[in-house]
Amino acid sequence: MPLGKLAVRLTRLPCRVEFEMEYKNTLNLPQTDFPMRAGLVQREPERLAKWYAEGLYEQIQKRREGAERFLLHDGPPFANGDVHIGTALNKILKDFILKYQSLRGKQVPYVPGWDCHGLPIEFKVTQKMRKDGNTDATPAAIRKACEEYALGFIDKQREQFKRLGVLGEWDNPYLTLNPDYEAEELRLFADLVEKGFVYRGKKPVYWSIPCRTALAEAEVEYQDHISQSVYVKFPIVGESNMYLLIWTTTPWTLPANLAVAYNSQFDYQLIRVGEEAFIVSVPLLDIVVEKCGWAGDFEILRTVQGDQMAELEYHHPFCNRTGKLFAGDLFVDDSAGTGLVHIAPGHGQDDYNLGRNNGLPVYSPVDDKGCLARTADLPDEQQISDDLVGKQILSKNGKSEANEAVIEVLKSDNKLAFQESYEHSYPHCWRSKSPVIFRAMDQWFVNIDHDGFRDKALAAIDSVNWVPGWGRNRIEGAVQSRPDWCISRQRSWGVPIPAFYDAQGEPILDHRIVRNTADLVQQNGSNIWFERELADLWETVKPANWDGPDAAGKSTDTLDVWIDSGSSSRSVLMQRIELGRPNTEAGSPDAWQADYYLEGSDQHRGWFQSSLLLSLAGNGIAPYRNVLTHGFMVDADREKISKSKQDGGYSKPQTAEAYIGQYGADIVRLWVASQDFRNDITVSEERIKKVAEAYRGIRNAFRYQLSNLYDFDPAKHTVSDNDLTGLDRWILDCFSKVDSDVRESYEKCEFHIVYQRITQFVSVELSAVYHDTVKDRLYTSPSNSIRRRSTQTTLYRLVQGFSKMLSPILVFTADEAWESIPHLDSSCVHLTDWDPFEFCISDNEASNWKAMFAIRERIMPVLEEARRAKQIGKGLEACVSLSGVGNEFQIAQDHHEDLRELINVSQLSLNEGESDPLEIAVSKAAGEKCERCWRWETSVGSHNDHITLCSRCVEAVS
RNA sequence: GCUUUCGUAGCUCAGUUGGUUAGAGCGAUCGUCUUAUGAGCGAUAGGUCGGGGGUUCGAGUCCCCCCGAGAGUACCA
Repeated sequence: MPLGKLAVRLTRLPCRVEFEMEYKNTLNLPQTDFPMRAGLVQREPERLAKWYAEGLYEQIQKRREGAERFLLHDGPPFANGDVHIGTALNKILKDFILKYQSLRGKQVPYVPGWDCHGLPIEFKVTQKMRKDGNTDATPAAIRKACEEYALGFIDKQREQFKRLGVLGEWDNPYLTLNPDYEAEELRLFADLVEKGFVYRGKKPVYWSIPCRTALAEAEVEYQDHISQSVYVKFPIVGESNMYLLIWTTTPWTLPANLAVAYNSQFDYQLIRVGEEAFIVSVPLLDIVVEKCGWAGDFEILRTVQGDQMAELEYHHPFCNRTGKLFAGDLFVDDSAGTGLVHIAPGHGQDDYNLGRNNGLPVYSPVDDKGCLARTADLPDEQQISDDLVGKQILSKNGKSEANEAVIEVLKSDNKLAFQESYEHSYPHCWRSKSPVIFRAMDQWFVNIDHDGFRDKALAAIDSVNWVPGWGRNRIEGAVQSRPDWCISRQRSWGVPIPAFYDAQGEPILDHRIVRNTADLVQQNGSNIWFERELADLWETVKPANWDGPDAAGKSTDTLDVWIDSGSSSRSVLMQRIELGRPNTEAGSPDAWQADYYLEGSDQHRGWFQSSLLLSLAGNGIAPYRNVLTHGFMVDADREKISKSKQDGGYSKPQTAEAYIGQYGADIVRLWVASQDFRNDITVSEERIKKVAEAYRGIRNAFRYQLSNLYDFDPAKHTVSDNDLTGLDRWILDCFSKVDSDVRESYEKCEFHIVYQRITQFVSVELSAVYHDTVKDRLYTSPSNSIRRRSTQTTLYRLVQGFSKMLSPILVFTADEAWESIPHLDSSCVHLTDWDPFEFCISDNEASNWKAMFAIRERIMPVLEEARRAKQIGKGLEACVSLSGVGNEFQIAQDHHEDLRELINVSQLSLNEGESDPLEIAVSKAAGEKCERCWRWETSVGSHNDHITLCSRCVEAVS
């Protein structure tokens, strides 16, 4: 270092700090109020309050008046309990779609709904009533309490849903308990009655003993259950000590036994064991013999062909009657048991079918309480003896009174050949979680095969777009195999079935009566049915020219809740004008059919199906065009939890509130977006934390962009596309590709792709390349230089596009960012239009950048090497030398300054040489570090007024 | 039991009609900067594509079997 310069610097040393500060003030350092820390938990509610004060949802609707409508119909959650995290997932996914479609220009109304009737609520309410000693409440009183209960939870859930950032008609939702809703539901029911779908029949249905009601398929869930498996001796008529050996896992159904089924394709054998002889199927002989302990102690007497079995008759093991054998090839198999199947037509579907085909009565000697009883179906003397009457079927502490009693009777008469515990999955009541029983009783049914309805339903399924595709198989399978729909419930909290009974006890169900009742309900609510006296009610709803029998009693049954929610297309979509499509033919499917239904995959047997069947029966068409399905919330370490439960255990929070309260809605929303919802969604601390980190990345990008726009006024400073610097043009081109990719993913509802695309763009192209590179010109170039304004023009466009594309997901943060963008017309990102982001560079320009990035790729490791060797620290201390020939060298030469900037070094020297590919060398940069811009320049020290600055900075500060 | 979906780095996802040595981001680790600083930049490690067969010149991709997870469902007599 020349002595002179050193002297100068030394003399200035005491003042150096002062000068640095001074020069620092000449930089255009970033400024913004947009905080790095989000404080979502605290600040989201503030923004929410503002939105509702300003009526944001209404403003959004107003802006889109006359636009094409996009209709997503909300599936109603139960008005019971806090919002579960899975329910929140569902609402958030819906909101992604709603916000996206709205932003893209459609009018997107959203009417949330609640399912208000049904067992879940009545169960809770009556439970509380019992606790309070109120055991004989009238149906009307129970209903009042249920309504209060439901409305209370609707208020609670409404706030929890709003907190998620979901916008909609929260003040005017649809409730299945609204009189208008109930009335339309009854009118739909009247259509079904008129068209001949509804009949009363006696057949086995699921029966919940604790809930004392019939259940639908969608109301049972499978759980493991231990049953008593018994092998029973049925004495053969006309023989002594000769028995059929039958197997059952439900001994309590033996009193209902009316027949035995065999498989005509099997061979059976008569075997002798001591003084007794048994008929057992050949394929199962070995197992039976072993279980009964007869091994080595029996002899085969003869073989009986299956088709000879029909000639046999047997004595019921403990009732005074006989039964016959029938072929049941469809269901008698050789996988377990004895090959001889005990048949109780009142307690099983196959049994029922076999009984009906052979003229057996539907005998179900069980009362509503779940106790064994005598019925009018058989003469008293043929039924169970007194010691069995009143025995409870439902097991307590693993023991069923009825099973025990039956087994005891069998034992005492030496009719029990073998007994063991048998673990299998068994249907349970979804409310009481106790095993259901099959029990035949009089119920109302919808005939699924009426007038080819099942085939029509299958055809309708085919006309709908199911996403993911396997949803089609699911619902097809469900519809194909479903039995008739049992729609009556012996409960109070529901829409009444407007049926009467005549003096003989015969039911009266007439579509005119149903419609009259609907009108009555519309005016008074459905409580009227329970409150009014029979005579009064009958006079009110009886058709004018009624010539049938008069009513002697009214039905107290209510409709299955799946009829409630399933008729929402009729009660909501076809009624609400804001949910219709104007300019379409009134009443045509186009006028009301929903674009989307979106629910969890369990709804294939639930709401998707009930909605389809009811809409099809009533309106002749499916209620939806697209059906989206999401998986369930699963616990990532479910196994770990159950394991750790053994040592103390802990439980994961289940409510949405727990997560929102800890992370804020935007993080939860981003987490929902981050995973492919068509599979199950993993809830784990680790996962949410990762998402929170990604959020910080996005937020920082916002902050960087916003903080460099503080002095930018687009009206004055915008640089035209052609005058933008190459790097600006490059990032805008990148962004337009991101924009179109993201739009495509939103269209396909692939939000996890949106997430991946955006977060990866943020960390690679934006943060590591563009933001990092452009820092120098933003900070050090003269504030009004075209170079700086070019980049600000670019940032200004990026930040707007970025806010928009994120706004369906990060509803709060995107709006917060939007507010910080200077000079905008619109005050809220949700009140903007997302038009495609148009920017395209030529192929030539693109390929130049591609080449420069390729060169950069190769320079990086060399720089890193120099850094490791302590030759340089930051990149600006380096001089990179490239030498070579050819196209690559030519591009480097043509874009010398762009390339230097891109690799973020102070100097880039290019030397024509022989080497191809380029030869790369790194050395310490020449000159000295400029105090202002930190670049190493040979011009530093040559300006007397600013001895520590480079030429560019001298110019910038003067 | 039957039907069905799923199984790619620690995490979340890509992986086109089968086609080089299976990719990305994040995280982790190490380094670097101190003009985005509870930030930024760089580098490194990480996979027998659940396992095993088969078809093929070639399989993460197609076929079969098995294992594991989820869901649906049954008449388990």
